[in-house]
Amino acid sequence: MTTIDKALSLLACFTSDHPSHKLTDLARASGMNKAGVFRYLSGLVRSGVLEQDAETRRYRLGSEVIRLAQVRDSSIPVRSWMRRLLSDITYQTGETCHAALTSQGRLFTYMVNDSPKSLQVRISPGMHLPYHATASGQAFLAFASEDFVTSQLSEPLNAFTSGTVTDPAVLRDRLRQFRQQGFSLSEGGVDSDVISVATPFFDAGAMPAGTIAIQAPAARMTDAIAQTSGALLCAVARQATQHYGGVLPADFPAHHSPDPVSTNPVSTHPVSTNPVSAETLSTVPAAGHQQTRT
Amino acid sequence: MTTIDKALSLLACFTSDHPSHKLTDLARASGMNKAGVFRYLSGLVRSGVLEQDAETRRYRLGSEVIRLAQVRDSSIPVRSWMRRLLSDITYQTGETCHAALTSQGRLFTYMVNDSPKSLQVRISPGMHLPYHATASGQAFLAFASEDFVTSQLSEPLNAFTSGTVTDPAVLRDRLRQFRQQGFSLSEGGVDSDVISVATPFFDAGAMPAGTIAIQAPAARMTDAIAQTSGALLCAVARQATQHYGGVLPADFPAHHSPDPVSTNPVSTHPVSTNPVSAETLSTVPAAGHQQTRT
DNA sequence: AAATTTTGTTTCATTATATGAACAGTTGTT
DNA sequence: AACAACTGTTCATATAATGAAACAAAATTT
Repeated sequence: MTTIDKALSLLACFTSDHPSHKLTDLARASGMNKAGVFRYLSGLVRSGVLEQDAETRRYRLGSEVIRLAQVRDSSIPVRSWMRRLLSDITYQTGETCHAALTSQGRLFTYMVNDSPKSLQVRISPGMHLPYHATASGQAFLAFASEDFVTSQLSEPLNAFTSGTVTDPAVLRDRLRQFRQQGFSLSEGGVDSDVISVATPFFDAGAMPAGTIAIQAPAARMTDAIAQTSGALLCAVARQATQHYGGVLPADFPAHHSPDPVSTNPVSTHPVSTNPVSAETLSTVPAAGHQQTRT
Repeated sequence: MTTIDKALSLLACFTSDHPSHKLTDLARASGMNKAGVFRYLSGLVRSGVLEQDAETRRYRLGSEVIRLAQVRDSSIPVRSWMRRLLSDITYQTGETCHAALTSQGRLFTYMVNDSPKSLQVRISPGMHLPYHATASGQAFLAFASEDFVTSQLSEPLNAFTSGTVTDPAVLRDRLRQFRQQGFSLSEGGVDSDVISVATPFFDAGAMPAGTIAIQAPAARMTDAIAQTSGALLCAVARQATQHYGGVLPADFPAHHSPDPVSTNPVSTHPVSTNPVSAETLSTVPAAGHQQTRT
């Protein structure tokens, strides 16, 4: 393990739940020597990736990561089209939806679009999503490599509610089913009374790059609505994959139908033309054709 | 210079203008050994900060930086209130405006809100702003430390147009004036026919943390409008500083008046209630009081 | 208010890791 | 096919990382 690996491994400790850390805690958490961690943190601060609170001496992420994220989005502009896709979903379903991205083998929420309804599911961006307990995670696993699934299912599978599936065998069965139908469905995996439907979108290697999910109060999510939502998500995931410059896996279901979303790549509903979307101006037309890997 | 410094210094090469790089170019640009740069890049890829294009072998920023930016925004939520402030500005002036942040001594555009008008100034997020040639940069310098100003003005001052001020003495004079009036004004510093007005907002140490700027076609920006815009920006910068948890420098002008923005911290114009703003749900009420450093 | 514990930072002799010139493998071009 | 340009690998050497311990400064307890 190189010095760089050790230093950068500290960044994984910074999460939405724990956005800032004390030196001692980081040393304990990483199992590394306190003096070394101090030197690593100092380096990260010098580069602007971290900054240190002047009074509390705690370390938090610095403004350099914001700049880097902007630059990343200027070359792979996900923000602008993802916002449109999520708006479309909420417009058509009336429910809260979100997109998640994968980084370092972990899935985190990237963008949330709230339902206009008063009873809504609330989630926030930047949160870690456990694979086994969320619809997003399961959708991801359903199309992930066998190795990755195995490694994830051999981790301890925490039960968040009584409804969380923690049996690897049961989970594997579901993943097979989810892959066949193109979307996952999870009832009360993290919060009871929330039903969630999700589907992945893919990178250039036909591997899942992230997921798009709808979350609704259980009372509103009937079986029929879940099926319709799943089909909608598959169509949206198709578009997301195209925008992302990715390819669909060969067995990704077609859901061929005169579907309003899939046949209508440019949405025209009110939200799409809103001036607020100007925040990410640098939207470059997506390159590459969408194709199915043979 | 430690190994970590050398590795992380490579990140500065990734900009909106050059979002991806070849190994050889990075080695040349950084002046470091090719083998070393390769090892650094490999480490950065392992950590997810960078990723390598499978076919072109070029390095670009990875999705980890997106996660980190989300986490940063969950602890210091700038995105949501900045979007509102910019919306307010465009609503009141009808012109394009933007916010810029500072990182590693450089200023970069963070968020842009386009004018609804057909003739508009277009800029994109993540771009580097030269201090001497932009209203944002000059506003920043006007309130920056003497050392910082000196170091910036001793850099070569490129002329982008015939209107760019490149004489350090002239620039220093203007900075004094800008500090006194609270906002900067730049005519055609980067693009001819664009007039720009800007003002900084401040961190907990009363040092400029970023800027907010209005940019308009020269034809529309009369002296009177510039003065009004400047006063508006000062009021907005006051709010931004408060949200940021910062303090104003003692000599920041008051512009005391029954100003609609400064007396009305929660805007009620149509854009503010738009569902699209749900993207950054994790908006925590800003902590700390706004106070003037004595 | 004094004593104690905790935490951030520095030191320094030891040791492991970074270094870089040269080499090998790959891709694309003339 | 030869060439050019580039990415990635090797290995003896030198340099930077290491971590226990000391130190300083808060925070906490007595």
